[in-house]
Amino acid sequence: MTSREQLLTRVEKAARGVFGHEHLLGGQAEAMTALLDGHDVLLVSPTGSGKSLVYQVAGVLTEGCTLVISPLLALQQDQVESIRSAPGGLTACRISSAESDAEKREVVERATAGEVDFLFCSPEQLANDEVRAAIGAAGIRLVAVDEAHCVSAWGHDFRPDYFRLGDLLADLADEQGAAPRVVAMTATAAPPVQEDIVDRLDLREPRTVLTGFARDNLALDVVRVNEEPDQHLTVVELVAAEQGSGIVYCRTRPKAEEYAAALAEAGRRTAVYHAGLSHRRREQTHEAFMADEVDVVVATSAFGMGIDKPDVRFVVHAQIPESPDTYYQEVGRAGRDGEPATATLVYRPEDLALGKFFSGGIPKKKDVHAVLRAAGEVGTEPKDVAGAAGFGPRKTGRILNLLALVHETRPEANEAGAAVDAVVEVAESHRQLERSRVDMMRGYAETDRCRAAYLQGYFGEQAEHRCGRCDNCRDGLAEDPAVEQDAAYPVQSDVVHVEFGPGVVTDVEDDRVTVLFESVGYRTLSLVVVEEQDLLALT
DNA sequence: CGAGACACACCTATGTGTGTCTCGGTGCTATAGT
Repeated sequence: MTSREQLLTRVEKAARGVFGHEHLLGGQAEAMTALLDGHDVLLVSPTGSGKSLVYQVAGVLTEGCTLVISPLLALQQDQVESIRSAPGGLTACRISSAESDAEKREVVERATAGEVDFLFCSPEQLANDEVRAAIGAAGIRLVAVDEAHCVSAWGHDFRPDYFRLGDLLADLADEQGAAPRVVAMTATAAPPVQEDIVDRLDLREPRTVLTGFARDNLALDVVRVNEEPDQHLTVVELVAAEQGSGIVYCRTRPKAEEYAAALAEAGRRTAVYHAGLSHRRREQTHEAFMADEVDVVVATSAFGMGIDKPDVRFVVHAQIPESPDTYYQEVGRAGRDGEPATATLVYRPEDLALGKFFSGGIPKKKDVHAVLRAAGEVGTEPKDVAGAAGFGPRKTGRILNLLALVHETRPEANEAGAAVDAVVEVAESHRQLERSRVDMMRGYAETDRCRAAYLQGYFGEQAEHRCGRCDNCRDGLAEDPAVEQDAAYPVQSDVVHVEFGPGVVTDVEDDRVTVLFESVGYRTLSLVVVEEQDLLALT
């Protein structure tokens, strides 16, 4: 028996004995054995494919305590309970602001005594020096980063401690300097996000395990409208025609309120969900939806992670989201039971403007200078710098993160003026990438191709057949994707463009090629033009 | 970036055109006040 087969036997035995799982799904065994074989792992796999089991089994087979980093307190609570109720009799605890100081102390003591198998916390808790030191002393040998795409999506300004997660984890190394193994898990990550996660978490000898982005039971539709009243009517009629449970996504809170009122008027049992409502009300809505007391939840993107209702039959986007990443995540909440479900986008081009607005501003050079000066006086603790510079914590944190990024990636820019210029450049290229994502979302809404194939292409995966379920397939517009053996620029190949510089091919069509450029994000190029003017070369 | 609210000018009665301003998503945590 080879060592790989031995590992496989061990993980299968643990999955069966400790968690009661008879069979491992695709990707699970591969991720587990890679971890036990000494690799850090990035696992990209749809929700419902059992990502939690990967860290659970690897954790059981690894000495010491396993630390799980998870962004939402509600999510942590669910996972703690699921481990506690598994047949293996394992111990799971968490450290968060919901626990009292005494409770936290007790958890830390038990963990240090080796009595805790799985410990959960948020990145913010780990950023607290005392908490991190206490957790480190408990002897962490494996870290699981759940919802790892947040490292990329939320890191830059919204939740700055996500951005520092790599450094915080490195701090958990034992006396011999051995850092814990890391497994990062997410359901959605396009190639640049995968790269970002590996970089930000500083994964060592990383193995990336991808299990495919296709969703075979989802029918993707787009309805184009031009006027606002028409959009309103379309959304209400679409929802009225659907059966069962569903979610309607809006971009703003007032819109969510407006549609919730209109749908209730039309006779559906409706509730509204966004971050402006009290925790209590949000919890009630979530519970009512799970219990089928409410049919339709009208929500902003706040109704997202942690929503795991198997029989959601439809998702309607009343407004187009800012990226295919977000869209895929949101439609992914439909049809988790494997039964047919629909995902309909009501597309009004004006709605794309919000995506551009949310792609964020560029910091002013004088503000970056001010933060740099303040940091020189009081050190790098964000709170202190904010005070000294006279800016809010959000703005200060964002600039500090950009400075840290510049420091890591462009060590040559160490003089103040050069560092400030580099910060502005980096911010501009982030914005370029986000705006190019908006363009890719527009592309999805306006394409004649199979929509499932388009999304798969965006995630760097070449579809072999059209889905046959989306509106373009049903209407006969979409053709089978040409799997071109001799394509001039194959998917995943490295290229360099005369103007945009280096990039990677993410999608190939008959007459066009989409490239993800390091400097400007996604660009779809006409092959005719590319060839005529000799713009693109394989490297 | 763009939609919608609002004030104001027009010039003698109601509404139309122009300009300015504001607003827009995601959650942790610590802390103040019931």
